[in-house]
Amino acid sequence: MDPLYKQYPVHLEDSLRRSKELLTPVSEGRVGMYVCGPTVYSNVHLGNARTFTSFDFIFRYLSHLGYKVRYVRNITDAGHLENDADEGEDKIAKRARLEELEPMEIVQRYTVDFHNVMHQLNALPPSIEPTATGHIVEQIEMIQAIIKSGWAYESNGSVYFDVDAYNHDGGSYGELSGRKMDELQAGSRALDGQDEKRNLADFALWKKASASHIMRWPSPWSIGFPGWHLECSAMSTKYLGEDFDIHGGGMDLKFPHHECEIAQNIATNGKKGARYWMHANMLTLNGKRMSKSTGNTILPKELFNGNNPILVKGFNPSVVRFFMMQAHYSSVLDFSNDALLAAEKGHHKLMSAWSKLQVLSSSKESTWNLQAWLEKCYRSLSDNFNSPILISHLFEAIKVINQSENQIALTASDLELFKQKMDAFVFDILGLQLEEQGTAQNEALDKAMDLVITLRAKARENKDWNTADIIRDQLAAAGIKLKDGAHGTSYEI
RNA sequence: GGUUCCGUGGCCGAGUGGCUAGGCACUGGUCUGCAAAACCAGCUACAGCGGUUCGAGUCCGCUCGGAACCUCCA
Repeated sequence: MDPLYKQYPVHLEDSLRRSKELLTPVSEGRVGMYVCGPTVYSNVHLGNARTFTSFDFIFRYLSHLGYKVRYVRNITDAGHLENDADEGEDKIAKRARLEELEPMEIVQRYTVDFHNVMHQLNALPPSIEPTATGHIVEQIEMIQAIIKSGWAYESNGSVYFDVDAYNHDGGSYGELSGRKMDELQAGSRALDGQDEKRNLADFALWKKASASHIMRWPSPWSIGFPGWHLECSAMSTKYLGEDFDIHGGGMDLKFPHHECEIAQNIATNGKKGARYWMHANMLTLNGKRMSKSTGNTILPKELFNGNNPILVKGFNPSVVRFFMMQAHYSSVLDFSNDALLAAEKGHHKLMSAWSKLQVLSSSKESTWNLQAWLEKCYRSLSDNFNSPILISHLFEAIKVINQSENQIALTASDLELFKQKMDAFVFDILGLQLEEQGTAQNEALDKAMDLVITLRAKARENKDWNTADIIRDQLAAAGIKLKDGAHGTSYEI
């Protein structure tokens, strides 16, 4: 039996070629994927979380297909400057100064926060999660290799990548983002404090630390710290090789970050690094990109607990994930309370149908073409990871499940396969989770509710509508909703 | 100003030239003591103008509107 990836070969949108490409891994059956992780200088916001959720979904699908995936996602804990001018301060160091903490305390605090959030969103941990500070040696080695290539120069203890020289020698800095060098330089003329650079487009590989800079390491050029773009080149090469499969990240990193990565990789070993470059799109709030600096953000924590003025209530992390999965990873998605409310209902409908499926009984014949449905589901996923299309097919299945009692029948083996694949699509690939039944973790409450529901059922039997409605209304006022179904009453908080 | 991209029915959101995306809302129905919930059914749009084509939401051009990047952000 062929692995699933042979049955359903993946085509993915490659930002570099600007086309949909058939995924053909460097090594048959294995996929190396590198995703640019967060800079841990503050709480991750929901926009950050979307990118990592998108790649988690991609990781999950590739794994499901039978690929052995090595998924590397870094933590940037040094070198990310506030801006590119000479006096630019390292984000981590700045935060440490402001909060009067060790930089590593900042790093630790926000790394933990990041992990917590991603765990709540049910994102699987990557295979390797390397840090910039843990790879200073590798970065220094890479700088030496780039200097040797002739495309970097030292200036006052700092080292810069020489973009002009690189492009003059046939390099293609700008090809990923479609930028032309003369335009770039015209556009950035306004910046000052760039004395050390030969050209405005040049970017730092190593920065000499100023006296006040806390994070510093010795190097052949100065006591300093690595440039932000370098860590991803160094770590992707170290763990995935010079020629690996997928490089991912947020759309905002396309330029300059990924452009610089490609140039560094070429300068080091003549290869671009990844064969396919993928970009997850932005999550906007009020039609604008989420941004910490402008305050146009919402934290996942606030979304989960409802503690934000734009929200009427908190939302289950799985609902949030479902909301994200209903849009394609490469499209801008606009966040709103209404959109979340709609997603919550859809999510609930999906999970209810899943529960129904578990207790469905089989028939002698199938009157629904399960295979054709499976085919559609896989085709949508293998077509550039189209989660919204998959979800539309899931809703078709939901209709089937709901109609199963009188119109649609499935054989025992079909039913078994159906259940198995629903689990795969809903939980393993989309990464959704069942809603907790009310706060059913609380056994005492569950028992108390059973009692109340029984009493109300008695009242209803006796046609004591008054009592029954008082119970229902009072509970509703307390935030507990009763649902009368054909097989009794359940509750929801 | 440059680069990249988007503009789809009340809202969100897929659509790689020809066949109903889907969800939410809404309307009608089933169920129910009533309501809610649940389920079923209905609802048919592609910013504007022009062009290519037998045929365009889908390709080309222009206009209008919006976004991201070009300085830190996934």
